[in-house]
Amino acid sequence: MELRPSRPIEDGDAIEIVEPLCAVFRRMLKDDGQKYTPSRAWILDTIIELDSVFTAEALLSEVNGTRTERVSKATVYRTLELLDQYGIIERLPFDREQSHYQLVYGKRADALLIDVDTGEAETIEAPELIELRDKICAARGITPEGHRLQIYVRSGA
Amino acid sequence: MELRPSRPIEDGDAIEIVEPLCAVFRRMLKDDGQKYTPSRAWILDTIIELDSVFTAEALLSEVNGTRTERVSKATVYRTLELLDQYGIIERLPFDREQSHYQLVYGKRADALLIDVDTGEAETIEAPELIELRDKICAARGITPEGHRLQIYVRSGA
DNA sequence: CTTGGTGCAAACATTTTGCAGCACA
DNA sequence: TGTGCTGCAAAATGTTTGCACCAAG
Repeated sequence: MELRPSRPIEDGDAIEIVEPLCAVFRRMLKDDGQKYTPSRAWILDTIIELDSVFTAEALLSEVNGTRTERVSKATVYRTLELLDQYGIIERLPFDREQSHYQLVYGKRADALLIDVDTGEAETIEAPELIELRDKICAARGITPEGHRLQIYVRSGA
Repeated sequence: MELRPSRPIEDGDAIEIVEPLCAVFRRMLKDDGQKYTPSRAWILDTIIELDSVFTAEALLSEVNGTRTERVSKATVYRTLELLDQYGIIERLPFDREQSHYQLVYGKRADALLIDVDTGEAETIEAPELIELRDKICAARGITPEGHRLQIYVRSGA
């Protein structure tokens, strides 16, 4: 079962970003007894450059297309897994065929705008959503761990 | 790319359900040049009995566990595909490992409460969500085709 | 007859994993 | 000298599909 709650910044969170993401990643790896390797750095850099919702495949070809050094598919998947664990990215399984991922560290809560014709996804801010979510949960006496809103649109493409 | 917008009943929809679901299915099949076969009827009946979010696997064993006649996995998947096309059920790919499905025909818009510890999902009504969705979309000049809200909770199990 | 349905097994596609070699502390 | 990282290829898994046979109009 692959189910991760999203954990973007929410109103009320006391987060202040003072260090670059690669430093965050390095620190998390270190705390976890792992190494900050060139492959991992390239992958995170590429994710930052992409700055959008992406697939493992797209990331792989972008990483390998930009640099002369090659990173294997296995390493990409393993690194995505780490980044997801650390809460830096988030896996978005809205598409059965392949998972999409998104950089979430330091970003506000959002909704996902998914074009059902092209499969492209875009992130939009939706702070009101948190209120609604909490209202729904409060009415039921449950504590939300995270949420995800997908809005489907049709571009006609 | 497997991306289907949800299309539950929304406020303002002029839908009135006067016929049983199996009749709806039969009619849709007929209009589509397909047949209402025993296998298909059993599958839909079982979905109605289940009355919850379910997986193809669970449906298959439920169908075959209840009756002496056996239905193959292929037929279950093919029927789920049809029901999804007809808007009777909805595929919910929130879990990478296997798709979940949900009966939506004649149901109100809802949110999905997903327990990240057990993977179980439950449906809750959330009509306010439509307003929020439409507000978000109106502010951007886009027309929503559907949406899906997942709220993650932790049961500790 | 002709069209479509079914079951079976093989095919598929993405993701995961076992393993041997490497690199760095 | 050990611990973890990497690439490769093989495995794993849910889902889809090709095909031969069956059923119904």
